[in-house]
Amino acid sequence: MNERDAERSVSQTVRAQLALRDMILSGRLRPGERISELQAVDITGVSRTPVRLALVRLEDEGLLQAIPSGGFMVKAFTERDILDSIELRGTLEGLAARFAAERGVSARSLEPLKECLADLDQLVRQDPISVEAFSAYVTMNARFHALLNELSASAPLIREIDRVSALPFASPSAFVMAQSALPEAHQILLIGQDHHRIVVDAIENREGARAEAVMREHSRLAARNLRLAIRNRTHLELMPALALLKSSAE
Amino acid sequence: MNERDAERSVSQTVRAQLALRDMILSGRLRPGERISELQAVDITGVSRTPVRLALVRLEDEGLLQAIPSGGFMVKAFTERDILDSIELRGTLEGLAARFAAERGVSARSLEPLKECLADLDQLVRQDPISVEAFSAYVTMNARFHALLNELSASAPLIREIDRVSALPFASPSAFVMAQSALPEAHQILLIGQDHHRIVVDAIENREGARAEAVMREHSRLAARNLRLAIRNRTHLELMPALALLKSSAE
DNA sequence: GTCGCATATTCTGTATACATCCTGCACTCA
DNA sequence: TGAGTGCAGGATGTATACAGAATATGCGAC
Repeated sequence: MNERDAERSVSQTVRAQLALRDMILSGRLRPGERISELQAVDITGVSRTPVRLALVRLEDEGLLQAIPSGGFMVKAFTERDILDSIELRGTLEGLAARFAAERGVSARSLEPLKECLADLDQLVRQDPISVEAFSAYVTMNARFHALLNELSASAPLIREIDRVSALPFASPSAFVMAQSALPEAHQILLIGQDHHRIVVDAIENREGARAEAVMREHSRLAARNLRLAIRNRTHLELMPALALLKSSAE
Repeated sequence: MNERDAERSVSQTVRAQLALRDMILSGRLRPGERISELQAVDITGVSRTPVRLALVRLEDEGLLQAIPSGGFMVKAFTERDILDSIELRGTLEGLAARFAAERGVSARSLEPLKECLADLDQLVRQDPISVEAFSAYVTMNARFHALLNELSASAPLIREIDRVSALPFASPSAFVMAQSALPEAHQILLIGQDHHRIVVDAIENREGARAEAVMREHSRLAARNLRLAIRNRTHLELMPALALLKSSAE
């Protein structure tokens, strides 16, 4: 199947959603800017019906905000909003870890997580860490978090975590690439990996409070990276999510 | 403005959403049942375009589930899902209380909360408590929780709390009316009110951990009520949300 | 020069027609 | 008898036309 067929195979609604999301995250649509449906039609090349569906979905996703009189505008976030979203994710992931620990998980279901842990170990063991390794870390890290959340065996909780993590600046890997430009890069990765190890251990030993606490702290690494990167004003291009920052805070 | 005009003034989309939500919560549409757009058109009396929007919104709300091949079905929940949703709400409200406590709130912004607390005090002081008082408690309790969440001053957090509380069985007042049929009714209300008092005190004294812990525990009252009501199988009609329970768990 | 109002344009909300895809049933062949 | 296939019916995805509302613009009056 070539690319053209692949594009054909997804619905117009999804295609519009992807195109608009890309425009927003790349900063071509600025925070606070109104998006008219006709404009969205021009951008995406599909008709108003799927465009409207895509706009509603993006509102739900948190990237757009409904205007009372009708229509949508690109949502603007403060630095505080971003930090709160990260804390929020940490809290939810902490709850997931606690559920997993308190309710107990079978040795069998813990296996994929341990394999993932080992893969991450190999990646962070490199010194210095290549950009490719950073990129691989992002993928594997996302997998680790997903597996961990699933261990909670709680559909409502997983749903909310996915929702919060969908905000581009709140996902577990949002600022990992930004780290790669920092001198402390390797150390931060090692600390994060230690958190991973601890949470698995805590779940295995059914230490709910410990599992919860370490996941909360883990999310604060992202907050720390964000602050460092903003202070240094360097390599902002590694964090496309910051296109959503209110201009006053930039 | 009479009722007919009021109905006219809201959009067809909202009207369809309300009508369908009512059908779902009243149990006339059963969990697992597919809702076709044409069927929804018949129910609501509006055309397919707004019906489709309403279906998408109900999906985000969590009442419907998208079918991979297209269309929607009424979501079914297990008792565990409901308990987890309550714990989830408690965790988020706990985070809100902690934010309020740690960041500090002005005496002025704490006033409405204290007034609300006093109003609730008056209601629970009655013995025995009338059904009208229970109903007033539900309203005032919702107001208390809303005010409390606002004190977090965190838009992303408030957004998530509202979202989770939109599930009919996860809201702070979901099972208060069910309490009214229990012999322990009064005692449970008094305990809940004590939680309210403690959280306000903790916020005032900037005791973040205490504020968080008490809000978590507070949500467990709802879980306790739910379990009691289900065990007693009595007055299930006071909890319309249970129409969403998987039939196997009924 | 500025404020207010009227008009014109543009946008959203809604309805409906059409095409494509899925689903279920019956029939046929092994 | 069971499994697979083809067809019919219906459902969803999409495009577009139309009506009403909101907004912007320009003109006139103070």
